[in-house]
Amino acid sequence: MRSEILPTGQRSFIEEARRAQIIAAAIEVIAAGGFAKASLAAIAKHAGISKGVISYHFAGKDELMEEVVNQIYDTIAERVLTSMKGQETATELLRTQVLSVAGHMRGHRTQLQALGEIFHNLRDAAGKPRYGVQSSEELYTSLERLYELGQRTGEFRSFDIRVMAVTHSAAIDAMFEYWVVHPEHDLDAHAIELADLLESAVK
Amino acid sequence: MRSEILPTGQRSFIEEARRAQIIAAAIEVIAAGGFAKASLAAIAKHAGISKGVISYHFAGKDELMEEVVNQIYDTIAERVLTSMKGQETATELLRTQVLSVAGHMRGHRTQLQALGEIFHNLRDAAGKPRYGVQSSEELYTSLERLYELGQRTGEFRSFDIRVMAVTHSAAIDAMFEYWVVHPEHDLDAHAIELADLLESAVK
DNA sequence: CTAAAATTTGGCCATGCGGTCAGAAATTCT
DNA sequence: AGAATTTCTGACCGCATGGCCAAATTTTAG
Repeated sequence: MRSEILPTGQRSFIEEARRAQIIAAAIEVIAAGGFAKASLAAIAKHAGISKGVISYHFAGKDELMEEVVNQIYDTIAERVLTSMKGQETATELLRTQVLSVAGHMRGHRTQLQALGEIFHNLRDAAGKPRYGVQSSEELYTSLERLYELGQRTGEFRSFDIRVMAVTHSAAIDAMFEYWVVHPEHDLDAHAIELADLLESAVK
Repeated sequence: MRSEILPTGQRSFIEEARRAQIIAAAIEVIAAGGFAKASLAAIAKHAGISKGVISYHFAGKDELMEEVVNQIYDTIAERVLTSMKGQETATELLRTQVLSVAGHMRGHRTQLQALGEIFHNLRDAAGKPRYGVQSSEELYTSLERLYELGQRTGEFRSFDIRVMAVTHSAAIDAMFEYWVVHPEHDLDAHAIELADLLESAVK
């Protein structure tokens, strides 16, 4: 038994490596068979370890799932925000956001599939979604700032920025899900088309 | 034991009523607690009957779920298609589709919540989604016809109708999910705003 | 080298699941 | 009425799940 709970920063390298290995296995199992089939036994088997190891390194299945979400979410947020740093106008920001997310998708299909599965399926003890629309609030306000900037500078017409943010976010998710089901679909072309579409919608 | 399997049209009124009662109970249980908590036991308890009755009237849980989907889907399709009958131009059709779906949502929140749960969660024996993006093909082609009409008449600009259809569909779904999580949100206003947004996107 | 601590194993547990069934109850038929 | 059929009940089955733990093993510390 680990003698005490340590803050994240004080975990040993070995422990951190094991946790990362388990998280990676969880992502692959979830993406391959869906959330419902991603049992601790299945994840452990895929990682080549005993089931108890997961219980040893994570407080429970819920903590494991939240760590999976955190890791994936941090990765994409960092990439997209970085790529948007250089842009000035709201139009540039809008197009860059869409294209940069799409660019991330191609290299992280499995991770984003797992993320979607957990978002749609993970529930708290009361049966309410752990993630879901309400946990997208941060993303919505971020997109709202983008559209509000465009309205302030006169680039964009007048419209409801909340509806626009919700729609924008849904359009991105749909692009990904469509591409997952139809791998031959041209993701880049879809992204460019979507950027055109959103730009046209607000001008 | 029922002596034989009869075609749908030859089921007795009593049996049809029981099936409808069970389907209604299933919808309420799924909407209230999510797909994962909607066990046969929970559905039976909510309907005030024994669990075995469900097995007696349905071949299994999967058949029950498909009947739930069929009933809900038929209801909404009929309403929306009917409301679009009177319209002529692609712009009118577009706006009517969005507003009529939103109108349906307010009176059928529970049913559509259950529909979404089943769509996102029901899997076949191999673990692949029973419904999902690929089962939206019919809806996509229907929306594509609408947009293609607008392009042919010159109402709409040139764009990829498949990307537009996928985005349109996702925007509708997102509007519903956002409203479910934020019941105080003005659904009608959102629908009008979305219709403006889509119209602006294609003109 | 030895003792202590950390890590892993493999089996066990209670719980809940979908599905089944014999017999009871209700309904329909003659 | 009584017999035949349909419907319902409540208990039961095999199975999978997440979590747990004593003992075995490996790593670290003195």
